[in-house]
Amino acid sequence: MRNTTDGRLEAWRIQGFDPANCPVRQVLDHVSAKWPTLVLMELGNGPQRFNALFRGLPDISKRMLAQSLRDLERDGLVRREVHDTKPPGVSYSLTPMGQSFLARILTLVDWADEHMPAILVAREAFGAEA
Amino acid sequence: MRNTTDGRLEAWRIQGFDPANCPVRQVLDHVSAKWPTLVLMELGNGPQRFNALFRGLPDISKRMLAQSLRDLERDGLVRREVHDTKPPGVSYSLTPMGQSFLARILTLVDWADEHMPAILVAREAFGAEA
DNA sequence: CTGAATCCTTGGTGATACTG
DNA sequence: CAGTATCACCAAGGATTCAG
Repeated sequence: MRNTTDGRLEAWRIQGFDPANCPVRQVLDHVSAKWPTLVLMELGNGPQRFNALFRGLPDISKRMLAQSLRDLERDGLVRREVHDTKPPGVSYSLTPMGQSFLARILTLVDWADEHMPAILVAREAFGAEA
Repeated sequence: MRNTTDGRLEAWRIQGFDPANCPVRQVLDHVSAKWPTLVLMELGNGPQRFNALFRGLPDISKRMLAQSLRDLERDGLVRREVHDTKPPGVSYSLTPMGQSFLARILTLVDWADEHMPAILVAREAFGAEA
């Protein structure tokens, strides 16, 4: 086994790593997938109903919004509440865990913002020699 | 426009948000895509040659490894060095920016590790009522 | 050894229409 | 209002083969 300065990586390797069934990856897929991140950010503005979210995300389809919300709810990041008012409404909100997750996401977003200039420079340099 | 406690979100919204062309998303795609994250983590163990990486990632295809490396190199996260030794070899390593990015990724991974038990509980509860 | 090129399959995504 | 059902599409990914 390769030497490493990071015990964490080593641990994964030892316990056998299956990319398909990796629980960590299942969480990262919330970042990977097209919409869940944006849904979380939209919910960061406070609890909202389905159609409010739908209007808030410019190009999402109802299908994908519903699916994203279910996925996030399934993992306990979003809470779904049905109010049998008149007319009936469903509101979505971030759970504490969802807020915690969103905070980490925003950390990545901040990184992207900070380093975007450097990345653009790198791309230019890369394109130049090609 | 919706009230918010987060000026950041508001800013994106104001400047018009196109999910397809969002620069932040392009960075997040390095997390989203199946392999780049694992490649970065593998490179976190130190510089390595193509085949070493290939052997290090259990189920990756050469095609995707090459593509992931190019994408990462393009954005200045990975450095590619050709040694005209005998036999010729190519070594890959993290740039400082790549290390910085990897650190953020590991933050997310740590979150996933910490909260996995809670997520599993949430999934069970979700499955139960369905 | 380090890839590039090709083919082919599959799953994610959007559009549309329909239901409680 | 809040979704679900169905279809069609396309691009990401795997396998294989070829090249420098």
